[in-house]
Amino acid sequence: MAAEPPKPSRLQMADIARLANVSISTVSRALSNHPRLSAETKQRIRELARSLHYSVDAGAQMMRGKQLQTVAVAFPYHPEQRRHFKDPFFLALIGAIGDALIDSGHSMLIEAVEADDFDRVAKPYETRQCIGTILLGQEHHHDRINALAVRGIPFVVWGARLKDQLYCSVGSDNTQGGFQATGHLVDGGARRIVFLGDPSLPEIAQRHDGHLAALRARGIESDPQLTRPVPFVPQAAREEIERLLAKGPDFDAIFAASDRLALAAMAALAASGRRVPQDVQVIGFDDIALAADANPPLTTVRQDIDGAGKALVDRLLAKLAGQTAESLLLPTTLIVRGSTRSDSRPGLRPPERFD
Amino acid sequence: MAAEPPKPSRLQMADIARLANVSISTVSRALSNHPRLSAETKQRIRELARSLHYSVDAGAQMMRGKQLQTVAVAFPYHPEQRRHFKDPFFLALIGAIGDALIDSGHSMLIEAVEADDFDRVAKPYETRQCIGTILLGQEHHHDRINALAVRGIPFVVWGARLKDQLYCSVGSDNTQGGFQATGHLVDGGARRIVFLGDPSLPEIAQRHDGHLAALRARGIESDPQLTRPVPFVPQAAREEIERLLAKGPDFDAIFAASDRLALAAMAALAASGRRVPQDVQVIGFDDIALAADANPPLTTVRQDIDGAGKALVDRLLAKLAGQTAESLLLPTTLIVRGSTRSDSRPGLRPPERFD
DNA sequence: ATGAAAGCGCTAACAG
DNA sequence: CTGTTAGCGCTTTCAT
Repeated sequence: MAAEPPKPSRLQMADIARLANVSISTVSRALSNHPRLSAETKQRIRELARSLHYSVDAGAQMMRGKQLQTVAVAFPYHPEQRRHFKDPFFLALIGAIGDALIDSGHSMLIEAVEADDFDRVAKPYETRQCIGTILLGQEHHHDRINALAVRGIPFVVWGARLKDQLYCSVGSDNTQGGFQATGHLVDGGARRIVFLGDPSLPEIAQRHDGHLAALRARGIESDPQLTRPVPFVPQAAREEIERLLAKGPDFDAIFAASDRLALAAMAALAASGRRVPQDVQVIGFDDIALAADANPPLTTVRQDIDGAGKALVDRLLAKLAGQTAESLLLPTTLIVRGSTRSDSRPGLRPPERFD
Repeated sequence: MAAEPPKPSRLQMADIARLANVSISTVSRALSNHPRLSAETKQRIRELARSLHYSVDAGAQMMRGKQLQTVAVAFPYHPEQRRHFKDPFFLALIGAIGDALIDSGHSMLIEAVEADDFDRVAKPYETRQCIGTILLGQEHHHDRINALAVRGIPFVVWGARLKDQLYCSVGSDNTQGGFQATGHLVDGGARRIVFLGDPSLPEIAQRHDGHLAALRARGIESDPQLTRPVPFVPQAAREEIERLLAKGPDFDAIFAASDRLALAAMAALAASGRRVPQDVQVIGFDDIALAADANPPLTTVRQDIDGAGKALVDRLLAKLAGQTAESLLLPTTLIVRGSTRSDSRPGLRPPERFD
């Protein structure tokens, strides 16, 4: 009768204990740095564990009540569209959140949530795989997000501040940003400004509001024909500008809802021989890293992505610590570069801020 | 004597069992869709659990041997530099991996590993928080990565194929890419090509090899002065080009190790009045989304990011299934746009491929 | 300063 | 088909 072939199972605490000639509890104490344990024993055990690459099983630790130091980052996901994982702004936001989480010693679990079964955003928390969730974007789920808050799930949201909001959100002051952008274009002499972006999305709608407010503040009539609701797809922006160039209406400036769209628009203008900013001024939104290296360098409205990442993480951790977390509206900054004319005419000087 | 305030602890299986008037095992079976269980009971229990938002505790499940369906994505992290979380190429790669993982039903745990304690890459696996790891980039850790392989950690690596490699890697054919890039520049008339990138990194070294091979193949002497080892920081590239412009040596083309560096170099050229491609041709590497919208549109060598994400995930899963996974060299594609001259001179026609 | 022993919440034999 | 029971690998009293 052959002996059972020794199944080379994963190393566990009992093995370390045997090798160190101590009890399992002593190993546990050594590894968790328990105070009353002779420094010598502790040292010896830790060294042994390290040299054997032993690590405590996370599942067993969880069962003993220990929380994983993991934060989930969830984003609504459209199977056909796959927008977020391709969008540089969202990716950059994930990066900023990642940086902030590293600084606070957490790890980051990414989950893509199909719009259909939105309730899955809470799954990692319910199964205790994470201590809380950062949700990227509200989309059309405002009510369901409120429901999560009622259930006591710890989470914060990147997005617009909405009416009757029971949860903590962090987002840019899009209305201010839109106001700044259009104000700057008008100061450079623009009168017919194309708004390139889809105002059916809440954040774009706010930028559009700011845009209209800036026109109003300067006594310029707005032309609905100039609002072109393209999706966040560079190719679509490019084609839209080509169409406008071919069939009108005329325009002397473009306010694009993102830098990517602005760059695509500039490419269309360059292809048709229009000069930026002499013939057409262009302003973007976001201030992605490459805006500064564009030709001409792109004037834009900066969103504070790093600030957003930190704020989201801060607020989530505050919540977890039992504190209340206020929603935050991050200020936007006008970054003037070469794609707009900055020579403002005397007498047309605008108010500095939109309130 | 007041009764103990009922601690509202997390809902657990016993609660569901009590409410459904069945035993705990029945609940367990219902939720895990056990075959022999009356469909009616099963249905009833599942509904109850769902309505109470009950989810099985992941820690307890792990203890019973169930694996979390989580894959870790690790990248070497330089605390001062923070390159990866900012780099569009790496972010895009993370996105591509994320897409592939979603398709296979896994979730993604992001971990940043400081170059110092590289051994932490294995931690999530050792603690059983993940079933395997995708490591982004080898940096200077080749030997330690080999050591991980010896220990039997399941992982795959995005990076170069190196000598004496005990692990599975997926990476672009950098030598081919370098060959294509420089070949194309020479065909456009370039003779003095700046190589902008740090050949001490394995992947850049291979691109540099291809660069030199292309020069050799066309009988052009290479000038070591023209290899400028800048790090992956656009500002550094910009300053390097400014320095070159000011103090020489002369050059008539730039081969940048990434599109970001190429764009920064173009910005420096534009600022000094040099025309691209008439005075200086520029070619990049990666083909990030914005390359096409640059002015002029950037000629570049495309890396197949989506293919890379899929390949990395495929190979990791194959490994986990006990199969062997071959390393993969992804072909690169020359994408000719406006930043180079494509008029090749007869008689200088190169071989189509580098072998 | 260390060891023995009782669970943590769940799953899977093994009974019935 | 459903219930009873014995652990999974660890932490933490309680004892020594």
